[in-house]
Amino acid sequence: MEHKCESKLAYPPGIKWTKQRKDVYHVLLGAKEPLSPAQIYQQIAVDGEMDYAVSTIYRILAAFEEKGMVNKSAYMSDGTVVYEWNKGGHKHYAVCLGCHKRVALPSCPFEQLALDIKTDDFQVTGHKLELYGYCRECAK
Amino acid sequence: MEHKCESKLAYPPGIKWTKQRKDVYHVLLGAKEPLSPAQIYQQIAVDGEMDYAVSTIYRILAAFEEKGMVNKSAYMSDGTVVYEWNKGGHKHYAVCLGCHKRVALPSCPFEQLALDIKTDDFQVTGHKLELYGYCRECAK
DNA sequence: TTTCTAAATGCAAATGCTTAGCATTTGCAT
DNA sequence: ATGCAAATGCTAAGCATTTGCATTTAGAAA
Repeated sequence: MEHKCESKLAYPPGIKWTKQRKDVYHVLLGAKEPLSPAQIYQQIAVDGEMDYAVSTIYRILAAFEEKGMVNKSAYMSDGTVVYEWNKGGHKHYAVCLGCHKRVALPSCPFEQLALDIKTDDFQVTGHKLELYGYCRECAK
Repeated sequence: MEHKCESKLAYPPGIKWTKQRKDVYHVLLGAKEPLSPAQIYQQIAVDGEMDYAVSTIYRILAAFEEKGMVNKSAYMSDGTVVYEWNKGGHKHYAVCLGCHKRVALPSCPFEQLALDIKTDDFQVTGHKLELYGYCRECAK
């Protein structure tokens, strides 16, 4: 997977860049939506040589999260835990209750909205939002 | 727990009202925030005689959910599955990154906002929102 | 480059949460 | 009060996730 650009890519500093960490990194970078540990594991297995311990994936994700490199979250609809590479901005998803497909929203509703919650009691630093309903096909 | 008002309380119809279902019902009614199966289990254990199988709690919650009596969801921050008695409206919570305390928001930001996402491709029937940041104490 | 050490990994067992099977009990309509 | 479908208790099974420990390895220092 990373074979083609191995030598050119500059990895984020601060941690040891092992073969397995590079793979997880690339899978997350190339992902179009947040992935679960199992999905990442599968992806790596498909892409090439499989010599990974599942626990390693979990430990790598935990390490990435602690460094702030990835965002961890869970889909509220089913509780699935997923990770997404932190590219600065953030995304929201609409989850179809019929086929469970996930569609990324083009923009965050809060960007053009002065989120004036009572900031006396609570200092807001971020938010997570998930819409649910039915996609075109499932709406029938 | 329900001893004081047992005879006066009218339970929602449609299902068998066993002793354990009444207990779960009352715990959920009295809860100020969504509870996990484990929390409900503990609550009942504390409140009185403990003669419940954990699996029963899960089955009761599944039954309640199927009847639309409770709302099931998972906290996006950690994936904890929780249930809340369906009182019609819905709530959102702010989660403190310091002490993990959850504070209910006074209102839903979307209520005064025409949520005009591209409804061509996706028919929105609901949403989940979670804010996170720091509560007064943890903001220090 | 070679050496060295803390950190990362593999492996397997352990843990925690949730579900499933089956015999027994119980709400509730008759 | 009686009977049956539904609910429960108990136990074991199924998962995803975590942990302990011996071994390997990235990356700094020599």
